[in-house]
Amino acid sequence: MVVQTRKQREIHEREQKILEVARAHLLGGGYLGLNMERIAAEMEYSKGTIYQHFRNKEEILIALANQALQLRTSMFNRAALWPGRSRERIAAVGAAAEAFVETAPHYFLVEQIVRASSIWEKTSPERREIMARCERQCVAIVSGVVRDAVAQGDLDLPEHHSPEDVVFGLWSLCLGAQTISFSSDSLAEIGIPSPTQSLRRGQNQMLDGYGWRLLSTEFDYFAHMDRVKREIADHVPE
Amino acid sequence: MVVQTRKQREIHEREQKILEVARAHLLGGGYLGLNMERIAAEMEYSKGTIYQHFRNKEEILIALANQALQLRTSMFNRAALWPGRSRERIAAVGAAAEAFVETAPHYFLVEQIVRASSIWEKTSPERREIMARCERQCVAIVSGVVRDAVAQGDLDLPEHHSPEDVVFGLWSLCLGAQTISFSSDSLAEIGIPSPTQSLRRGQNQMLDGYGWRLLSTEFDYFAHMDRVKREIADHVPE
DNA sequence: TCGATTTTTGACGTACCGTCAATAATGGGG
DNA sequence: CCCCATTATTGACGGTACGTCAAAAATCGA
Repeated sequence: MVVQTRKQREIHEREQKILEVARAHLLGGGYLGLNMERIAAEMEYSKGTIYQHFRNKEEILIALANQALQLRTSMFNRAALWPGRSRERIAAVGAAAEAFVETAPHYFLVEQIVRASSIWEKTSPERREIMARCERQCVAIVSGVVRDAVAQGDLDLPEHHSPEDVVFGLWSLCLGAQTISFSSDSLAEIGIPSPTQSLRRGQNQMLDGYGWRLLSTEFDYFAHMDRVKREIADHVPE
Repeated sequence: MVVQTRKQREIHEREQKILEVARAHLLGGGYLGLNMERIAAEMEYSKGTIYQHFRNKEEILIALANQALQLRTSMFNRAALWPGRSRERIAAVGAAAEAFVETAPHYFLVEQIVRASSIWEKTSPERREIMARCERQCVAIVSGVVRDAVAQGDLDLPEHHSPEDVVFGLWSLCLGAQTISFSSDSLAEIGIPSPTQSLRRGQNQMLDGYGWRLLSTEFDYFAHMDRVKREIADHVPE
């Protein structure tokens, strides 16, 4: 089954090409800019052929999301395995999250469209399952690092706090910050010249609040994250 | 100009009614569930009349967003004036943010649609300006509390941190947490039984990280926020 | 009551989605 | 090399929704 016929390869290739074109259109004109007719035209195929690959427009969106989420999962995995103390590893995951939005900026659009349009019922369960699994995996990766930190004595969780609370906090912070910076074009005017830096400071502050050693006053996590980010971005598949 | 003719009042009333119907449809079926024809039918008017009020569908979305944002601004204002020490006031704003999502859950849909669809160019500059102003006001309210905290000696900002960094951190955390809890229906499965509680813990932790007095170990902010939330929700206009 | 003005209507033009019968390409066997 | 069964591709078509606008209806003042 590993060996594919020429035909199968061609089909797969064309599918990738469709997603590539769709991604460009999406970035250009948002959801309204995504149009089956136009994709077909740009591919120099007819609409019908596109529909051989994706049952409908929503499937294309989900497929784009899945591509991106698989990339994110692999980036997170790589980051979580970073050698060093637990807090360096969690910072590495933060750096991976930064690298991810830069590599796959379209993912934000897709995520928001998916969230807002209630398009789920039009899509196939298989693709939905892939998405859910990626999400769970990413959460598991991060909470693994948190558990390691507790086990290694770097982090003492306050009573009534679970490792998942920490994950949820970091996840929220990242998602919120990236959402804001992605879609608000006047942040500089309201005093946020560099959202990425501000996000890093917020993360550091929150983890310092938990007392996760080494504190940001004892270690230069900014330099660390810059290094990790470079490394991770360099090893992006394909 | 304060006195309006009967006609003017009727028009305004109908406009509100349109928005009310649109809100219901939106909550029911997302962006795809919003349909000018159906709104008209439910209003027992024809499409053309709806178009007298809103130049296009996007204007309805922006109008809904503006309604919600004005509500949020007033709730934030009320919260920021809460008597007590600065950290109680910032916690009160957090409570207001909680109350807001419960009062205006549709706002999240609208915000995501607006962010993802690049519908800006189809909407009137006036409505866009209202939105931008609300956003700026909310940021200003929160950063006012932060500045007060610094002035009153409750908060010592680390070097290179601006009050806006704190605002950005809280804003991100709230937006992210609310986005996740609004649109992910399996949070319990991954260990987050109560996102609202987790968000509060995250906020406390971050502010503790900044050393904003009184620390969450010295004051029961949960009870405080419950109280504020009840109070604020009770005074929602209309 | 009448005519001028405003409001409302819904048929129409346009755009896009997704389908499917018709057409073209492919490729294995004679 | 040709033939035909199978597979791939096409684009016309039906359906839905947006936004427009000329015509019809309602309103209002004289």
